[in-house]
Formats: sequence, C-alpha cells, structure tokens
Amino acid sequence: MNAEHPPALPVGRGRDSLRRHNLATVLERVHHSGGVSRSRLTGATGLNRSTIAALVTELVVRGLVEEVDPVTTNQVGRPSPIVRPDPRTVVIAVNPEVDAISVAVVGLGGVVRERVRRPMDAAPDVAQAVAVITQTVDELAGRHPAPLGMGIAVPGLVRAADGLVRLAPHLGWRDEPLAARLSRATGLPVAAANDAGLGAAAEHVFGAGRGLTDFVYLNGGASGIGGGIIAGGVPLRGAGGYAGEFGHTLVTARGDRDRAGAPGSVELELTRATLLRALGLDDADADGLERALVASESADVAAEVDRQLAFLGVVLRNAVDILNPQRIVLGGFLASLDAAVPGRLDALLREQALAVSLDEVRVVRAELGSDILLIGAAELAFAGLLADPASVR
Amino acid sequence: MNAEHPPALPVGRGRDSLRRHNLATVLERVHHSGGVSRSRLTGATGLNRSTIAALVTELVVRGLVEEVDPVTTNQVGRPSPIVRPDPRTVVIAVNPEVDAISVAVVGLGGVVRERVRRPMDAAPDVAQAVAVITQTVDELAGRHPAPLGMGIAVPGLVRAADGLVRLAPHLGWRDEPLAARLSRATGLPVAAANDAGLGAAAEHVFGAGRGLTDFVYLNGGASGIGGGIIAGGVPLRGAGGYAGEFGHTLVTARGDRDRAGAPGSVELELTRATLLRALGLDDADADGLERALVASESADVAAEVDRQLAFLGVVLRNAVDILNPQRIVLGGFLASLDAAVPGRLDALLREQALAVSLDEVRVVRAELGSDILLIGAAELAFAGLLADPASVR
DNA sequence: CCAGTTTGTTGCCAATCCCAACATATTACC
DNA sequence: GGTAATATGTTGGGATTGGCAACAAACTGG
Repeated sequence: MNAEHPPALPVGRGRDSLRRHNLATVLERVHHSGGVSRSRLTGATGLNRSTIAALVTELVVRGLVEEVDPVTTNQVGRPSPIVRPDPRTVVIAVNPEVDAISVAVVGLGGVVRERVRRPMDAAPDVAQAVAVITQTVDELAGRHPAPLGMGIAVPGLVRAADGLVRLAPHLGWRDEPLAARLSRATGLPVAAANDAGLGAAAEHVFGAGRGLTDFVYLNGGASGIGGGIIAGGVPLRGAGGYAGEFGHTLVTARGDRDRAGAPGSVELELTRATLLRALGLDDADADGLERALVASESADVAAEVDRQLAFLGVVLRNAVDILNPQRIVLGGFLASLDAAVPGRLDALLREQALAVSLDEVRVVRAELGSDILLIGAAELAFAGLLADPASVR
Repeated sequence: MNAEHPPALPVGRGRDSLRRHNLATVLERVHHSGGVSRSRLTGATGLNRSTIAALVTELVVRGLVEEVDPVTTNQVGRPSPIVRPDPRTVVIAVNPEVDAISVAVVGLGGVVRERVRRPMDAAPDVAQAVAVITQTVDELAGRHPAPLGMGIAVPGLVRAADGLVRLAPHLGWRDEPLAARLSRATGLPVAAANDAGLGAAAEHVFGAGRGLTDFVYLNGGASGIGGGIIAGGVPLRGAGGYAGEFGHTLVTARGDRDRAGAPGSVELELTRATLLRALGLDDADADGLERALVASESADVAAEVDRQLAFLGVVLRNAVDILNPQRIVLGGFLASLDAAVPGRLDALLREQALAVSLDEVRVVRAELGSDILLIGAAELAFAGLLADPASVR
C-alpha cells in the first residue's frame, strides 16, 4: 500500500524487468517534464530510437501517455512528436488539516485539475474525515476520469508499510488505520505519508529541488515544523517512515515538552503564533505574514525574528553537518523569516556549520505554492504506476 | 575514483546492463557471505538454476570466485557446490592516523590477509604518508597477489568525487589530493573516504548492521566523534561526501570551537580524554578503558559518565528523530560509556525522542573489532568491482 | 526545388534469461 | 544393500527485447 524500499539485499533481474525499467524510465520522464519530444527521450535515456518508439507505443496503448503533433521548433530535421501525459490518468490527492480537508484531482505531470477545500469547525476525527473525503471523491467523480488511486498527506507520523497514522497530534489521531479505511470506503488503493516528506518529494520533482540529489525541505506551519529529506536522489524515509522530524530536535535546555512529547524541541521556540503575536496580528495568511514581517520596523518584532532565526540556524547547522545537502528549501513562515532579514540565516550557517560542507549549500525558498502537499500526495499515489507502468489496467 | 551516486534522473538499460547487474548481484552475495552454495544463490536471487550456473562460470573465468566441493550437509538431494571468493582477488586498505599508518591486504569476502602498522613519531604530512604507504605496499607485494586497487579511510572530510582530503584536523591536512598522489605513486586506482562512513559500511556488510536498511554508526576515538549513516540500504554520503558529522552537532551554548571550527559541538563535551582523566589514567586501549569504567566505584567517574551519556543521548535523540533508524551502532569509547551504565542510554532516548520512531530502535555495540576501518577501506576499493564485475581484467 | 539534416519506421540480429527434460548425487526407508 | 524420493547440476531450445542499419519522411536554408 506504499512505495517499496529498495531491497536490502540485491536480487537478480529477469528478462521482463528490463522492459519494466525502461517503460518506467520513459513514463517518469514524461511525468516530470509534463511533455517531451521522442527525440529528447532518446537522448536522455540512451536507448535506441526504435526502442523508444516501441516503449512509447506501449504506454499509449495503456492509456498513460499520448503523442501530439510536434511544435514548430525552427530546427533542421524531421520534427519529433511530443509525448505528454494522457489526461485520463489521474489520482486523488488528500490533505487533512486542523481547520479543513483539501481534496484534489491531480493528473500525471503534477497538474492539479480541480481542488476542493472542505472547512471544518473543529479538528475532524477519523470517521468524519473518511466521510468527508469519500463524499468529496464521489462528487469529483462525475467531472473527471476514474482515478487510479489515492494519496494522503498527513500532518503526523505515518507508518510507511500500511499507511497507519501512528500519531497526528494536531488532529488528535493516534494509531488510526486511515489508509485502510479509505481504501475500503472508496475501493481505491490508498497510500498515506507524512506531509512534509511529501512536500520534499514534490519540490524534488517539480520545484526548488529539481535535479538535485541531496536536499532538505523544512516547512513552518501553524501546527509546527515539518521536514523532509531527499538523499542520494531518493526520499529518505527511515525504517518505519518517520524520518525528517527536524521539529523535535533539541535546541534548548527547557524542560517543557512539545505536542509530540519531546523536551527542549525547536518547535517550542520557532512558532508562527509567537511571530504573529509580536506583530500584533490575530491571524494572517502566508503572504500577509511575510508582508507584515518585511514591513515591520518594530524593535520587538526584529528581536523576535532574530531569536527565531537563531533557532532555525541551529536546525540548519545540524542538518548540514549530518546530511551535507546541496540545498535547503524553506517553506511556510520559515521562508518568511529568511526573507525578513536577508542574509542572516546564511551568515549563521557560515558561522556554525562545517565550512567544507557549506561549499555548495544554498538556502532557498520553496517554489511550489499552496498546492505543494496535494502534488506530493499525488506523487505518492502515482508511485506504483511510475515504478511499473505495466502493472495498471 | 569513487563509488558512483545513483543517477539523479533515470537512464534506460540496454541488454548488457541486465547481465552486468546479475553478475554484480551474484558476486556481491558471495562477497558478503564469504561463501554460499549455488542452490542458495538461486534461491536468494530468484534467478534460474541455469542462469546462476552461467553467471558463476563467468565469475570463475574472470578469477573472481572459485567453486569448491560441497560440504556434507545431511540434506536430501544432490549437493550444491560452494562458491567462494577467489583468494587471488585482493585490494590494499589504508588507514592513516595521528600516531600510526595501518596498511592491509584484504581479500574479497572482507578477510584481512595481512596487516602492517607503521608507528609515526608525529602526525605525518601527506608526503610522508604517501612514502610510507608506497613502501609498505611494495613490501606486501611480494607475499600477495597483485591488488586490484586501494581504499583509504581518512579521519577527516574527503571529497567523494576525487578523494581530495578537504580537512583532516588531527592530521593537519587541508585540501590534499591524497588519492591522486597515491594513485600516481603506486599505479593503482585509489579511492578515499571518511573513516566513520567506511566504518558504517563495514558494519553494514559484515557487522552489527547486517541486513538492515537504516542505521547510524557512531564512533568515539581519541580524535573525536565520527559518524556514518546507512539509509534505505545504501551509505548516505551527501552532496560532497561529507555527511555523518554528528560530532559537530550543537549540544551546548558554549562559545568555544572544536577543531573543525564549530561552536558548542558535542565533540567538546564527549571526549575520551576527559573520561581517562576522571579515571586517573594516562592512557589505555579500548579494552582497558572499558574495564576501568565498568570497575570504577568513584562518584566522580560516575558523574562524568553520566554527563557524557546525557550529551550522547542528545545526539542519539536527534539522529532518531531525523533519520528514524532501525539501530544505532556504537564503537570506541561510546560503546564503553553505554556498557558502563547499562540501560541508561536507552532510558534517555525513550525520554526524549519521538516515541513512534523508538518502536524498533536498538542501541548496540559495533561487532567488528580493530579491523573495522581497514575492512571499510577495502569495501571502498572493491566498490567498482562489485558494481561491474566484468569491468576488471 | 534541391541539398543537408534529423528523426520516425522496418526488418533482422544477437544477447540473455527461462523452461523442460534429463542426469547425478545424496538421504530415507525397507 | 537396494530402491524410492528429493534436490540440484546440465543441456538444448524458445521467447523477449534492445541494437543496428537501411530507408523513408519532414523540416531548414539557399
């Protein structure tokens, strides 16, 4: 019910796995690019023209991609047809939050076709969430092709093996078999994973992490700090699927505990709420918060920003020393903090982290906007198809 | 000059890559096990009997493995011959330290055939190290088959791309092209990497990390704290090859800096020297230190052990929250600290780290003894052969 | 309109793995 | 001690698949 770990010990490959791998390679490139010419596929994969032709034809037959007439390119030579995702290939992406549940239909290529936000009066329990999601999927069903599966970005710890939500403090969920229940309710294959981990995957494929092999994604939301790691070109999941919890790393000697029960966590110091309070705001969306931060001339606000940047600096320092990433991608209010005092975070890093590891590190902001988690959830739902295009239909 | 990263973007596979992969799979299993029957190879790889026969035959022809008569097994059926590493396949493993340079001949299967330790009066500079290593290799050459290559475990930060030693504080090296110079001097292909990272790889293949996909190796030596990470079944190297520097993560607000220039590092608090001082010892080998620690009834010693365990607990907590490993493997005096107060480290972890991530974490001690770094260095030297057995000879 | 260039298309070839039938070596049982 | 049962090596044939080369098609540029 989830993407598979690479096998601990290597296994042999039969004849069929070759075709499967090449099929997957082509489909993945089409998915990541949103549309490529056959000749570029030939160049990128290193496979023969005739082989690419056969592979694309098979994907067309399976209804996964379509070929359209080449665009005028003003280049010498016979034009190469464009291979792009077949619009009939879609999945359902879901992101339950404290105040709302978002459901979207996402096509191959990472295109959000339609997005519905269902506000909630209070944090939904799992039964409510399942009901709302199921109903919304039914509504969407009329306007879209049949989805291949469903992916859920959960703000909490999700067991990779079966999509069990071990702990989602802000939703008040503990050991809820969310994926299994939704699978039963909708008849679809359902996979679930941590939201920030999926955000990292989304930025890896379509955003600020494109083409990188090693980066860290850190998101600051109303409910805390989430993180995801891409290492060696693949998401780092850890043994159970709980990796990336930077929000709970230790930064102070304070004894009180965060909502997940860890003492001295950075989540206790680095909070959106404190920032809003310093600004004298009741609430604000991401853009509003950032505008207020950048515009503020208050010494108190500056002090609070500085204090929070110092804590963020510690997290980044540890991440750089431990993971040696090429880039650090900031989302949510963490990006706003960095924007409020440009260069400060960089300076903090340069002061603290190992100089050698800093050589190529750049701190940047996330490129995908509010769709990031839905795109990540869709990526999870597409994982099986992308690994083995012949497995579906 | 080093093991390759998995490609960021997928590449197609031609017909030949299938054979290469299967050949590599078989050789790797033989290497890791030190000797397996052909029938077990068949079972483990999922390949056909006849395919395994062909693959093994090719490896025999290439001089990489040999087949020997089956051992009596008291099982029904025709006995299956044992496939084991060909003793003619060896590499040179090197580990330069402050007070000595170790050089070894290591065979496929991780067997240290001969090990030479060259004591140094003072930390050697690179020219001295190259001279000593070259001379020692020449001496060893007479008693062993021609080595395929050389691997070096360096106590410092090594650029993965070319084996450039960016910084080895305890040796006083900075930006030294060690691998390139040794390659020129010996005519062998030479690869270099961080010692703790290679220790992790060695424990993964032959020690406490056998069969695991996610674990962290932490070593405490005279020169500080080193670390290595195995994630998703492969070593986590990071962008430049500098990942795993747990020794420099922040644990205190102290302003002074460690030898690599990082302030507040755990390396400043968690030191072998302080432990020896508390014990009133001038120097001791690993066993001696551990015996003294376990035997000590001094309150001062107990306090110092407790203090250091608390700092180690912070590092482990961060590692668990960020990486969600299945196991944490301790080496050097870190293993002795844990042995001095059994259960304390576990309790600290359980108190601080995310409960969910703790489910399956066990803290264990490294299994490989003093050969660990040489085995790791040999693993590095064998990497190219194991990835493509047809590439050699 | 023709030369040059690039790419799709087609038919054939070679590599490699699987399979099935047979041979062989061992244990189990009478 | 001989025979059945079992497991595994060996051998020859077959199918799948990617590469290659020759040809056809579609575009640019003059």
